[in-house]
Amino acid sequence: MYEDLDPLLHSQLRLAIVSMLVTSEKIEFTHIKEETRAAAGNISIQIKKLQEAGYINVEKTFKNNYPKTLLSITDKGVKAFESYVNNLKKYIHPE
Amino acid sequence: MYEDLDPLLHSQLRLAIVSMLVTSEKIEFTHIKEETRAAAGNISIQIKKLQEAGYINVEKTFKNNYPKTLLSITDKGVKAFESYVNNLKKYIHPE
DNA sequence: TAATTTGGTTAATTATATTAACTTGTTTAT
DNA sequence: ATAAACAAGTTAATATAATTAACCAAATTA
Repeated sequence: MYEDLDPLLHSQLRLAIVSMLVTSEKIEFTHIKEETRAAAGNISIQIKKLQEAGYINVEKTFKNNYPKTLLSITDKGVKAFESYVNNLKKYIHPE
Repeated sequence: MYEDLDPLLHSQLRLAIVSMLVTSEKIEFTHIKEETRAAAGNISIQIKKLQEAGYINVEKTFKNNYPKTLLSITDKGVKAFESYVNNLKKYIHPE
């Protein structure tokens, strides 16, 4: 059966962001920009959506006088990611 | 590196359709409707898109006097699916 | 023969994603 | 000191995609 895929995670950019976050404590906005090569505005919006859903935490600080945005994943985010991946497997039947 | 995911396949319904097709010769419209529980109109549109992209073949026949639409995947479709899955793996097990 | 069902399609609406323009503050060059 | 360029974003506008609602033609059932 094809389970529904969480629409919040079934988006290339948001999935990349969450994917990066599940394996590291904290990640900078800038780093995400480099890794994904996405436009800053796009990232900004997708971060807001993930935050509103309670999937990630957003922490605003400064580094060398420049603003710096740090992201981390929440428990809810980890769970959502795991269940997304589980459901997805039925679509890509990799066994 | 997060490779781009083919937007044609990165759609829950289209992915389900292609996923079903890669493992069977031919599938009926109706069967897809049952398996995905999606609305017929939605399926109709997504089929058209996959066909226009050359990912699937659409064959219209009759069964018990009723119209019947049969779908099958093309070589191009298989390749696109395989490369989609390959790229996707980097997103879902990021070690 | 009037409703209902099958198997869809098309048009209209809604939701999403992407880009373009803007903002605030910093650093560098003049 | 100030203008120009850069960093790190945000917001508003636009383009794209997905979903639903309405429709169609033919077949079946009441």
